[in-house]
Amino acid sequence: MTQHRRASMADVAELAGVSTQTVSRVANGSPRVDPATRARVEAAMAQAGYRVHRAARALRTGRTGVVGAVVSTLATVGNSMLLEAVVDEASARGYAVAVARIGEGGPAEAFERLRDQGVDGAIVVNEASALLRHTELPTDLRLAVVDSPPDDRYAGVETAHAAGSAAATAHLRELGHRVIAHIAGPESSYAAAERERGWRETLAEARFRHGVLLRGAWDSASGYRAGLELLTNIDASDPVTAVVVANDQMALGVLRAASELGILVPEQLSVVGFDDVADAANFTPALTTVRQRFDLLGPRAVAAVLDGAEAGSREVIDAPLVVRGSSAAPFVQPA
Amino acid sequence: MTQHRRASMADVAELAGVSTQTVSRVANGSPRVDPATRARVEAAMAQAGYRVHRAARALRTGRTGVVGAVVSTLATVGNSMLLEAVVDEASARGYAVAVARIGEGGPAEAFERLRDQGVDGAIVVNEASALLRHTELPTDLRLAVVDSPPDDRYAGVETAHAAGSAAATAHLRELGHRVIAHIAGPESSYAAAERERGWRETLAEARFRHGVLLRGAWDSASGYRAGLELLTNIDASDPVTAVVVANDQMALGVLRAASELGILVPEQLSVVGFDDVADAANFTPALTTVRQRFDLLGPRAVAAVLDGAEAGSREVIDAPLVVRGSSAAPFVQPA
DNA sequence: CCGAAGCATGTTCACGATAACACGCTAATG
DNA sequence: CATTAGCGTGTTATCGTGAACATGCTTCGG
Repeated sequence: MTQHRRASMADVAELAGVSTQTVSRVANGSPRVDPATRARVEAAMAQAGYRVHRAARALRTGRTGVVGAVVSTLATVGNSMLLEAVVDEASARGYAVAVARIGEGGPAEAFERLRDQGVDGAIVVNEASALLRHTELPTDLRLAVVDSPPDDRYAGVETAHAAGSAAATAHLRELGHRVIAHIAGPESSYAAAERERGWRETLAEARFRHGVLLRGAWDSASGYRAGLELLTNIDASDPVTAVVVANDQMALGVLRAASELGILVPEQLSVVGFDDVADAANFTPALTTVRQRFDLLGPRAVAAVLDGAEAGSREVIDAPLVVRGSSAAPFVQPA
Repeated sequence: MTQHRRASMADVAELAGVSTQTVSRVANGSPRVDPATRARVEAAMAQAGYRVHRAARALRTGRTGVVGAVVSTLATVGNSMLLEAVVDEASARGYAVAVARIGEGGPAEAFERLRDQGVDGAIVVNEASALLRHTELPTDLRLAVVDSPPDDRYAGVETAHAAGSAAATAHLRELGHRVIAHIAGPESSYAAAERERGWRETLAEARFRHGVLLRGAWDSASGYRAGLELLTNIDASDPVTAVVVANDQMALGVLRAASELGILVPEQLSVVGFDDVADAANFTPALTTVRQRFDLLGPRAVAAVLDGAEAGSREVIDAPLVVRGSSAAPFVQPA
């Protein structure tokens, strides 16, 4: 081989005996190229090992072919799943995904980094959305936000949190539970608020008394703490027999708390989660939960950014209930 | 505001009354600039809202300021954690991270995408490494691979899998266990092979008989299946009392299997995992496990790529044992 | 007092791609 | 047959940056 200099259009053009512009047209699939010429150029490209120089193209066109993904953490399993789906969809469309994590500098700093990278648009992954309310957003950046309150600065894509949570609560009600608690996510989270709403409204609709409400931070440790609190302070005359937990990881903590207190699940306590992370089917017992369709959310979010969904638009993805072993009829029927 | 055209060096130069070259020098922190001039230029930059156009810089310098992260899946919690650490370190160094997932096209295709993006280097996240053996690697790309067998085509960074696994096995031996099984990861995985080796060698050293070896695929479902198989075929005369599981997610499945079979953990079965994912402390019971220091692995991998570690070099990160509730002395002492 | 050296700054150009426009040919139109 | 439209292709200019080299000033040694 010769020098390892990468082949440019000029090299290909010379090899094929055409102008660079024609090479460009072939590279970009323009229809205005004679099939014979196209074949010749393609052969030359292959021979030279040519690949488009994306920086050069970006300089000229102003578009980089990169979308940003803003994420607060990847320790929350849901975030990872969503990111994976986003990466897959973006790759399929020929886009790269640059990940920016929200650090101490807040979301503004993360956007700053992406802006600096020159991304064509950005997707904000759920949890981070709450931080946006008081953040000045880049106006020149196409933005899709997953699980955010309505905001006309960007396109929204979300799971039907309230409906999913309502279905979970109704499932418990239909099993015969009358005192149904809720362990919510952080107050700052839109998804958490919606899931709480679904629970609350379902209880109200059934004219049940208001259940106990506790709050965690999405992680299993906070679920464990909330579970201990919930289960050690049970009102003996009117005991909680079921709990709707705002995500699977907190539900994992609740299962541990119940186990440590000698409370059997589902015999003495039914537990329902939210997300249906891959591990949920293998909790002890297998977790009844509401499935988030990350495989749909990711592509929709990417589409919103790349196909230019209107700012202010919203798209809602259904969240089906998945019944497994952690929910059952209460052992002791209410009076 | 005026037009939304982004400010270029020329704009800043005019504003500050200097040449673009001087602006360039200021932007790149060259020492050859008069402090007064520098201040003037910086003021002009701020006023114009100037930011370096990375595509233009990349075109000129040949470096993009992007590193790739090659990953097979983000559903394995360890991968997500590692990716997070990589993103943090890269961001701190002013680099962006582009994620490429290995799809049907295999690793070659993922590299192709990154190469195409023009990344300055790439980090291959653990699990994917096994696929590399027979893959032609880009020679013009700096590469760091996490958890790969020695290979002089790239720099290696790895957890002390064998040592960690040996510590876990020794811990069980010291508790009094004599029949210690292992649920390994997939055969293709270097990390899995090393962890298996640590277990095997520790048994051999203690002159224990060879324990039962089963194999899973890292996910909790395969751990559950392996757990069922392990626990339903227990040799009554010489029962397994402990199992070293190659990662936490499979251990979760084992815990479920034990629970369903009415086998108490840790009273009748001790279980040790690997990774110490965030949730492990809240499994039922809390999982004894070996901690992977993703917070160290990530930065080392980034450093290997960006600071130019030699191909063929290896760096090993310690993996401490974290003892929790899933391991205890066997209830029935062996004869 | 001259030449060299050092320094801050400027000028020119190339990086690789594409947009805009120009060109010459062929085929259809009236 | 002249006019036009369309098509395939080439020419030129330009995107924003930084390397290389050039310039003019100051300082210093002998």
